[in-house]
Amino acid sequence: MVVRRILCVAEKNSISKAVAGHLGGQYQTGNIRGTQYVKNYSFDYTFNNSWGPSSVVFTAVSGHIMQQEFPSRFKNWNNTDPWDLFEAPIEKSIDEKNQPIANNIKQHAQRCSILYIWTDCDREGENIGAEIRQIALSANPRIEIKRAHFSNIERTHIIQAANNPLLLDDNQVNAIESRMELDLRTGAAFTRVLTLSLQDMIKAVDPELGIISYGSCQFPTLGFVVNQYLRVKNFVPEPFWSIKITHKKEDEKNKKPDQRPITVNFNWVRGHLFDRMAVVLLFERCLNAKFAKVIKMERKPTSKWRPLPLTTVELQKNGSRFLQMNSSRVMAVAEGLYQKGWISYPRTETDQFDREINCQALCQKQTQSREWGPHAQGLVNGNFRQPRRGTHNDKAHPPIHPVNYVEKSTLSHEEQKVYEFVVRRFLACCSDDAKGEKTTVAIDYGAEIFNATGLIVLHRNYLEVYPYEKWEDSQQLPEYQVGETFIPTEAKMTEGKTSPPHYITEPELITLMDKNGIGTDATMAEHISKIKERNYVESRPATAAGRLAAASDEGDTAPATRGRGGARGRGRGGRGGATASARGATRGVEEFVPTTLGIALIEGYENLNFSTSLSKPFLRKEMELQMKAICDGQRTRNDVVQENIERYRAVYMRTKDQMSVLKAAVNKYIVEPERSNGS
DNA sequence: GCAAGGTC
Repeated sequence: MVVRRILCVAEKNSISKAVAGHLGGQYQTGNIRGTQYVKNYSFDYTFNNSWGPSSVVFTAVSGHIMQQEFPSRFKNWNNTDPWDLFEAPIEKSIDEKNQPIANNIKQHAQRCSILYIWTDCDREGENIGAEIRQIALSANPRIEIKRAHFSNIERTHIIQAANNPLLLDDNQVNAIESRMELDLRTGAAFTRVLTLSLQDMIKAVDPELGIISYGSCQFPTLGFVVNQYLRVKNFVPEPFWSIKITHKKEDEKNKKPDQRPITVNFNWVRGHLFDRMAVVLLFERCLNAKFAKVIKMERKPTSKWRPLPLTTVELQKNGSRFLQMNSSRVMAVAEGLYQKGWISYPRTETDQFDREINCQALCQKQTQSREWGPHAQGLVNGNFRQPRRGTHNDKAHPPIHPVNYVEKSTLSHEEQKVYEFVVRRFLACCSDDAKGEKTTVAIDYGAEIFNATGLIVLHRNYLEVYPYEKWEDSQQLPEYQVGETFIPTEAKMTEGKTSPPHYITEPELITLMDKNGIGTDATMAEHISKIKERNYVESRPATAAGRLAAASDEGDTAPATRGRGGARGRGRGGRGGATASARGATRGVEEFVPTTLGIALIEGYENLNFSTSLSKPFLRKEMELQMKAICDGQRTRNDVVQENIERYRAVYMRTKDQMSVLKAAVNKYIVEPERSNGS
C-alpha cells in the first residue's frame, strides 16, 4: 500500500509539538541543523477523510519567514530621494536567520504530496501560511496545499480540525500584504525625510540622538502622550459648589442599649455645579423647606461581577497596576512561563473560553497550592461556574490561563507574581460573583434630591481568591420609611475646585491604543518602548492621582452597584471609582511625559494644519477597516495600497513644503527649551 | 540608520 506523505507546518514549535502529541501519540523528534527552536515530529496518522493512512512530518516556522526590503540601490539615505520609496520595488526574501527553517520545509516538501498548513487562524497566520506555501512550492510545484482551522489545542478540537482540511484565504493574505507594504513605504520615507531634515538642529543639543522615526503605530502612540501632556499644561482649575446633608438617626432595627445613632451622609444627585449663585439659591430652598422627606427606601441584592477571562491587554494593564511591572516586562515574563509550559499562549485577544476547554480540570490542577488550593478545591467540589464570556474572540488563541501547577519556589520573583496573577484570575473567572445587599435612601429636601447608599457584602466568592479587587462594607443605614420626614442634623454648602489631570499612565495608554487599534496584543508594549528609545517620551513613577485613575476601570462592576460612593463621573476633574486599598496596590504604575522633541514633532504636525494628521490614530483605524474590506472581498490589495500611497504622498509634500513650520516647532522646544511639566 | 508583524 502506498502511504501518503503529508508535511504539516505550524506557526511555532509549541503548536507542532502539541498537535503531534494529539494526532501521533508516539512521535519521533528530529533536530534541524542551524536552529534550536523548531523540531520535526514524525508519526503515522490515519486521517478520517479521503487521505486515510498517512506518514506525517509536523514541523513549524517561527513567525514570519520572509522579510521585505528595498533593493540595495535605494538603501543609501544620502543619494536616494525618500520620495522615491513610495514606489520603489520591494523585494521579499527569506530572512537570513530563517534559512535553516526554510530549507527544512523545502526538503520535506520534495518528498510529500500534501502541504498542510497549521499556522494560527488569524490574518497574520494566514499570511505566514502563504509564505510557507511559496517556499514549499519552490521545491515541489505539484504539492497540494491545505489549511487546518483550529482555535485551541484541545484534543477533540484538533482531531476535528485535522480531518477537515480547508484552503488558505488569499483575501486575508492580501490584507496583510497591503499593511506591510504601506508600513514599510511610509515608515521608511518619513523616517528618512524627518531625520535628514532635522538631525542637524537636534544633534546640536543632543548629540546622542540618532534617528527621528515615523511609524503608523509609534506616532499615534506618541500623539496620545503629548495630547494628555497638553491637557495638563493647559489646565485651569475651576471652582464648583455642592450641598451636603447629614442626619443622625437611631437604628430602630438593631436597637441595643448602648447603640449610638448612625450618621447618614446624603449626597446631592446633581453632584456639583459650577455656578455659585445657582447653588446658593437651591441651598436656600432646602433650608426654607426645613423638613426632608424620604421618597425611596430600597434594599436589594447586588453583586460584583467576577472578572472576564484574561486577554493580553488586560494582563499588561494589570501588570502595571498590581505587579509593579511595565507592559514589556510582564510580556517577557509571561513568555517565559509559556515556554516552560506553565501558562497558555500569552498573546491573545480572546476573552471567552471555547466549550472544548475543560476549565474544571484546570481548576483541579491548582488544588495542590497551599495559597489558593483550598479555593480551587471548593470550585471542584461544586462551586465551579463556567466563566463569563466576553465579546472578543480572535479565533486563534484561548484566554490566558494556567495549564499546569508549579511550585512557586521554583520560579523567579517576577515569574511568581505573573503566574500567581494568571492563576488567581483564572480561578476568579471560574468562581461565583460576589454577592451583597445594597441599601438606597433618597430624600426630597426643598425639591432637591439627595441619596445615601449602604453596602453589606454577604458572599465574597471570587474575591476570596482575587485580592486585586476590593469590595467592602460601607456605611450601614438605619431603617427609614417612605413618607417619613425629618430635620437634617446638618446641611451645608461645600466648595471645591477641579483638580488637574495627570500625565498618561501606562494602563491608560494601553487602553487608548487598544481602543484605537494601534498595534496588536503582541506589539503594544514594543511601541511604547520604541517611543522611549527614540527619546520622544520619558517614563517615571506615576503621581498619586495617576495611580488612582489607573486603578479604576469601568466595566468590572454590575450595573446595580455602579457609582457606589457617588464620586464616579461627577465633576469635570473627578475620576473616582478606586478604593483606598486599590490605591495602595498600584505603586508600580508608570506615567509618560513627552520630551521636548516629542512635543515638537506632534505640535509641528498639528501646525501643518492638514486633514490627514500623522499624529492622530484615524489613519491606522482606517487602514484596519480597509484590511477588513479586503478580507471581505470588497476591495483589492492594489486599490487599497494605491489610495493610501496617494494620501501619504500628499502629507509628504506638505511636510517638505512646510518644513520651516516643523523646524520652528522643533526650534521652539529644543533650542529655547521651555519645559513646564505642571508639577 | 527606516515600519510593523510574527516568533525564541
